[in-house]
Parts: sequence; structure tokens; C-alpha cells
Amino acid sequence: MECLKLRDLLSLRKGKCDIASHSLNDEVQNAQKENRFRGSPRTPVKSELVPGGVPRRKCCTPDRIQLTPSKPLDKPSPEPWSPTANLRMLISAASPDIRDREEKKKELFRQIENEKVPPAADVIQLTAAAAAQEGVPDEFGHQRPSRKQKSLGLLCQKFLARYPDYPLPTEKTDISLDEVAAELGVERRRIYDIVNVLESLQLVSRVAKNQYWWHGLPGLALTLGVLGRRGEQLGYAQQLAQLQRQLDGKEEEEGRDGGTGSQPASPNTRSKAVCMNSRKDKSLRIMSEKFVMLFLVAEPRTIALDAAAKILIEDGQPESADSSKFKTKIRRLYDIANVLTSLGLIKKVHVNERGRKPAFKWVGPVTPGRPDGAVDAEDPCGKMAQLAAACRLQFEEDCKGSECGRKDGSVRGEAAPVVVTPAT
DNA sequence: TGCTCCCGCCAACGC
DNA sequence: GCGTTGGCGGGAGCA
Repeated sequence: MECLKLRDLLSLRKGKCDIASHSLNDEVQNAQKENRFRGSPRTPVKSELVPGGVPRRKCCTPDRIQLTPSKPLDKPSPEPWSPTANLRMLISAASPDIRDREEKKKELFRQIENEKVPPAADVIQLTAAAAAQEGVPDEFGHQRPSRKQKSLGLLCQKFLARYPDYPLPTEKTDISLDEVAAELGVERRRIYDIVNVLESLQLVSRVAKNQYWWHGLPGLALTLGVLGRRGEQLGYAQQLAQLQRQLDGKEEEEGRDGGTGSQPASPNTRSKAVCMNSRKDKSLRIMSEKFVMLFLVAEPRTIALDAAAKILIEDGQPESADSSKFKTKIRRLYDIANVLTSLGLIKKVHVNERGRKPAFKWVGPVTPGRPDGAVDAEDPCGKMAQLAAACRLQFEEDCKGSECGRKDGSVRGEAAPVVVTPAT
């Protein structure tokens, strides 16, 4: 039943598959769209600020915004049984964690909307997390935001709060990096970090210098499907399992050689398609894609940070997996993880190996590309599996007859992936 | 003490 | 040459 409704959703966004495969893989087209801004150059968000400069969560098109300025999450949806509503309900029902997150999200929006005249720097404090932690007084007794209050995750939440989760297919929401940075009171550099990760999930796409389009969550299931399949084709599951075994057995050795002592994954498990050396290939967007791929193919869906870092380092530069590279990769993974956590796709956990080993657990929808539709141990009712089935159907429908459903599993703009052979 | 990750330098890139 | 983009690592906050 739910699946049929999701199929209806697809009819609204035909061609999304092309978009996904395009921006995931087609560097050439990315280059072509440089400075070719196809939409209206204005950023509607600015006009939606309350006098104090607090961004108000958008729920629809700019026109409708003026008519219905109240936030969408606190009011009944105008289309309570729309396909997207069904999907959201499924997601929400599937996990208490996700329900908690929704509540926190509502609280965040509530605070942002209710607070009056907050200077940009103070906006940082208007979050659920910030409410629990006061800023640190400086030498003048002023409250300066704590480290947590300035975190990328929190910044990402505020960023996300500006745009509707499920924009109408017809509406084009522009994002001006300069404006967003100014309104959130941060440097543009930080916005790049967020946008890059969002771009890896197709939640936004770059249309010109400083300009992005907001796509929102409707295409997320499709994107996860594509990433999941690519992850499988790249042999990430085998790499991960192999590395996990190595890490488990060589903890002591690892401590001596700076944390990169494990042998690189066998060349057989590395696809030529992912060899990366250029600046672009090392971008946060690519790294984020691969990080997500790891989650989508991993079983269980918990990945230690060091394991992910090793795979991502060795993916591109097997010969230079030194300690500094490892540390840098870890830093970047933290950046990515913060954004993914804000999106509610992963959550931080610790695996019990010699105290607390940082790891992240996938709490988002199960990848639709996964054939098993595996039921989480924490999902005994199988609601996640239900969502997985819905997502899988959506994914397959979207890809039917389109290039991203090529038999070899490759996607448009990308060479057919090399068949990988797991190392013995 | 080690984990976490903010911050901003500066180089690659594109026009 | 200049503005944009974003890799990178120092170092400080935090548990």
C-alpha cells in the first residue's frame, strides 16, 4: 500500500534519476554548468527573515511563504496522506531515535522562530543543544558561544532549517552562499563544508558561482540507492570486512606505526573507477559519498572512524597512507559526520575496543539498492525494512528505462565499474 | 590525555 | 589577475 503511494511520488519527479546520476558522476557536466545559472538569481530566503535576522524555516515557495508564514512542522500537512507524508511517517515510525530527532528539530525551529532580535552570533545559541549548554563568558563578561555552539552540526541544522524538507517539484529554491553565510553569521568557508556534504546526497546542486539549488529530501532515497549500488560495485563491503578483521587483530601493531599500520586493501578490491589524485577527487563531496556508501553496504551498519579513514585513504593514495594523511582524513570525516548527523542519517556511537573507539551508526533509511532489505536488530517490527522496501520500489521505478538502471550497474557519465574481486 | 573539530591559511581552479 | 572553492593541518576545547 505504502509502496503504491511512493510510486505516485515518483511520477511527480520524473527525471530525478538523471539528476542523481548526473551530479554524482558527471564531472564534465558540472564543469559546463559553471556560471550558467539556470534559475532566478534571487535568494528568496532573505525576504523571509524576521526583523531580527533569524531565518524562518521555509515550507513552500516564496509566494506561499508570505501567505503561510508559520512553520510547517507544527501544523498538519496540507496533504496528510501524500506519498512524501507516507515516507516521513514510515521513517518516523521506524525508529524512536528518528522520532526524537523530529522532536528536537521541532524544538529547534520553535526556538528560532520565537526568539526576538538575536544578533547573528547569538543565533548560534538558539538550538536544542545550545539550550543545554551555556556560552563561555569572555573577559568582558559577555557570553561567547562555546565550541559546541559553533559546531558544524549545529550550523548545518540552522542551514537545513531555512529550507523545506519536501519542496514542491515545481518550486526552485535558490541558495546564495554569501547570503546564507552572512545570515548565519559564519564564514563562507563553513557553508562550503555543509553544502559539499549536502551535494553528495543530492539535497542541493550547484548551479553557478555562489549559487545552489535546494532539492530537499524527496530524492534522498533514490540517491541512497545509487550510492548503495556503487558501494557494492566498488567492493566496499569486502574491504570493510577485511579491514575490520585486520583492525581487530592488529590493534597493538597499529598503535606502534601511527595508526596506519594495517595493510592496504588488496588492489583487487580497489576499483580503477575510484582512483583519485586530483584536488577534485579528494573533495569533501566525494569523500562524503564514499563515507555514505560504506554505511550502505556495511553489515552491521556501524563503522569505526579509523576503518572508514583507512579505506578512503587507500582508495585514492595507497602509497601515502601515512600518519598525517590519516589524521587529516579523520578530521574531514568528523566534518562529514557532523553534517550527516544533523540530517539524522547517522549517529555517533562507541565500539568497545580498548575504551572508546569512535564510530558512527547508520540510522537513516536502509539503502534501496540492498537486495536483502535487511531488518535491523533494533527494528524488530521491521518498519525499517518496510521503508527499505518502499525506497527500493521507488528506486527501481525511478531507474526503470533510465540510464541509471543500466545492467552493469553503472550510472550515466561514469564508466562501467570494474568488477572487483574480493581479496582472499 | 586523547578525542573532537573550529578556524583560517593558502593553493588550485575557473573565468 | 582576481574571485571562488576547498584541501589541509595547527591547535584549542572538551570529556
